[in-house]
Amino acid sequence: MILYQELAEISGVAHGRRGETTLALDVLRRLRHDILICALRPRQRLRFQELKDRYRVNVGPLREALVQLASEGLVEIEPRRGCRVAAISLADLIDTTNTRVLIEKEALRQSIGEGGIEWEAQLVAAFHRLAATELNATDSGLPPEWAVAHRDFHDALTAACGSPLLREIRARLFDRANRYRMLSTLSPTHLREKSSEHRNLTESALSRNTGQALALIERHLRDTGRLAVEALRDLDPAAAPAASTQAIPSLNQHGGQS
Amino acid sequence: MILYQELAEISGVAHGRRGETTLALDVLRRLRHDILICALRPRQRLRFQELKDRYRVNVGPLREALVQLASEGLVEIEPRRGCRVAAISLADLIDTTNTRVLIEKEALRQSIGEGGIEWEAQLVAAFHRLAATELNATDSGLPPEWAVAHRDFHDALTAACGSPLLREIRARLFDRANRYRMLSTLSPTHLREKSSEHRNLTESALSRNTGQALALIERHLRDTGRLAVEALRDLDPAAAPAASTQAIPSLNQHGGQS
DNA sequence: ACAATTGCTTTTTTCGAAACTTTCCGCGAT
DNA sequence: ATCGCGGAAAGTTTCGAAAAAAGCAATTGT
Repeated sequence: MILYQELAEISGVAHGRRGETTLALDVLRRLRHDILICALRPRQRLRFQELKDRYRVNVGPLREALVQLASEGLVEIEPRRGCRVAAISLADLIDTTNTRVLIEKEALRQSIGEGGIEWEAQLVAAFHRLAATELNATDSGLPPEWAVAHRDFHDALTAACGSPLLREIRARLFDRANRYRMLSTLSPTHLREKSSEHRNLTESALSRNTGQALALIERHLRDTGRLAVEALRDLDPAAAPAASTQAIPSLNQHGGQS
Repeated sequence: MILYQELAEISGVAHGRRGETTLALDVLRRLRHDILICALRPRQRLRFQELKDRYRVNVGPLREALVQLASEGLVEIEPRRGCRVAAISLADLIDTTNTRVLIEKEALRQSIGEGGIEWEAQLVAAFHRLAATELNATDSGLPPEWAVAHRDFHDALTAACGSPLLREIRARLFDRANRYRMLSTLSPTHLREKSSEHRNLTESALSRNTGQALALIERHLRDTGRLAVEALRDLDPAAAPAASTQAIPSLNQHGGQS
């Protein structure tokens, strides 16, 4: 029988923490990961039988994980007729980008306002780690640890925001955007751009230049969005028409003013 | 055996919809309701055995519902050591209020910008229903249908917002605030205030006076928050000190500037 | 021809018990 | 008295199978 404490090792998530995990949480992480890297593709049906075989768990933990993922917008559940990986669409990409701009700017504003020495230190450290992973980039793309470092960097940027709610919403939107980000393989040129954006962001945050930092984060997010839009157009032209059924504010300005 | 289609009748949620429900979704609604009306009190432990008896379901559906509620912030799950109703605190109330101001204002701005005749019509209707339930108010408080009408009204206000994401976040925060709202029993004076605030909100939205509408919604939210703060202080003075461990921006201004 | 019905298969949902972990309590040693 | 150490009790988590529903295809009646 599997002892719970072995879980961490089996699933490769092994590190110091005591066994504060469950099968359900473990399969949640693995499912989320597989969805984010598109091992499970958008719109793909998720049948319990297949998932049971793939992850070696029973339906109980699976259902828990799927419910959680549905609340994160990564899975769609239709009662009594199964689950699928959430669809991606141009409309959703634009929506996600605009919403991120709103949330990230406010979180960053607060973080810069409230952050102290320790925040600065963690931010510098996170930026350093991020930059380090970028050195390992190959022609085929960024190394797997980049995603983690990138996430940690943006976390660190807003870590001093005094509102736990805002931070959580921000983190969720980041994950959501990650799915789209994965679609676009960065060219070396783009990578250098991103890299310097992160540097500028760090510097203006550290120097408490709020106005500049907010402008930078907005451009950063919208650039990421634009890149993903292009990738989406190339990859799946069918997704574009689906978006045309509703008003799409431009990616280049604040969303939604009449 | 219980046929699924009977569920709607048993749980009193009976209406036209076909049987698009499951035991898990049903118990989710009931749990949420009980938490919102404080039948299950903040910090109260939720043991599976008790919940099984109370709602007449097995652990499977229960766990699903609890995971979902945790993602809504109404329940806290500590892996391997059980669940409890999420705590309420002054800090969380303030956080929720500030975040709501940010989100509701943006959603309302977009809604006013994008809304058409049909949006106007639904808004007028929702306001009318809300006003009607307020006539049934007694000294002991508002009738149960007020909560529904109130929720529907604020939904209608932002229904034309083109961002599904923003609307969803808004709805979640509304629920979250509802817990605190329930704490404060409205005096007739306050009720009249609220009532006229809703009227003014409707009118400025209909006349597309965006600036005024945004100012009104912000005041509306902050007033609600202030009322709840007072109720919280009276009810549970212990909650206040807990908040003092972190910086608390004033309820009267935008949160978080240094 | 074609819509509705019936029976069969696939899939989801729920249950009840077993497996496992945490908590609590009594007891002896320091 | 306090601390540490079993060991039972309480609670959570997971499993495997049964139950219920949805999907499908052939069949029947019009």
